[in-house]
Amino acid sequence: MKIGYPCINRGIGCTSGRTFRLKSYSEERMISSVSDNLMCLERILAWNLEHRIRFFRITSDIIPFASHPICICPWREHFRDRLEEIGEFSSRAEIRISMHPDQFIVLNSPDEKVVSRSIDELMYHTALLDSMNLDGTAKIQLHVGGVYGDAKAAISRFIGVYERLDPALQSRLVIENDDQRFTASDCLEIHEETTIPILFDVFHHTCHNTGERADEMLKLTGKTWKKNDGIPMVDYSSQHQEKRLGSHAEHIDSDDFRRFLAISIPHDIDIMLEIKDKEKSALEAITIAESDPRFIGSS
DNA sequence: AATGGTCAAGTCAGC
DNA sequence: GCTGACTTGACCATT
Repeated sequence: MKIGYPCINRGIGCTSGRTFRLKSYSEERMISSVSDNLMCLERILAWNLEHRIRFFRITSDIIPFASHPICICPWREHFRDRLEEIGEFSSRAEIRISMHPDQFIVLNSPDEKVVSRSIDELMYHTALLDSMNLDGTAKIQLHVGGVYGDAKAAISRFIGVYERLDPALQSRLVIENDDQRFTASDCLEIHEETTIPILFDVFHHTCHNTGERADEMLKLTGKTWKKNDGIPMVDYSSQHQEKRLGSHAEHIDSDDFRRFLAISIPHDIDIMLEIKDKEKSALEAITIAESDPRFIGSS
């Protein structure tokens, strides 16, 4: 079991997702931003290793505007050596990597142009992970997309698009249940048709489900990951006390996390903490996991 | 140096 | 019809 956090380390004093305004685009600006971002990513990964955090989500902003038509910068060639070195470091440290493109990426949109831009963006994610020479366990997680008043049609559109994707992207892509549109059961239906692995988001599941218990879903979604995909990834969060249902907690709720660990015992999973204070909660989560004899040696 | 409006992109609920 | 939420703040024009 690995425990990780997404994109940002709040304490380290740098950010790996520095970007700029589209109208400020220049190749020089691009190169300098990416260069800074990669330096910060190296620092974060080194910090993670020191703190026994072996799961990390790289921000999609690491290469700003990578899939935008304005970007003619050959970032892959320019940063080839550094990307390989970072990937090598991460692999040697056994830090698992994931990415999560943001809400604009929708493969099942009825609008062809949206789908096409989404595929471009996903191909950038694939190119980045491939450039780091990461194995098949480094995944790109994506929600199924929009409903557009007809969930069945939306699901079958997703399947149709998925089947035509580049195999390099297909082998990276996993789908995640969201908190208002597509449940883990919907994802299982898509898995039946496509064999795509399902990243189970236990918090989204509590917000949006059709009566299944979380431990049942852990089991069913866990089976969708093949050997080459690695150990199933799971997203974990808990409810923010003041905000609306579905808002992520500011800090880990240790009792809730212990309860989750308890139901996860039969399943070997890697846990991504989607909690606002990032590495701080990840450290606490690791302490909690290590203090429980049922998890010793597993993280 | 501090501030706050705005930022590439989509969908949908809630007003 | 507009705004806010999403996984998440940061850029940068203006003062």
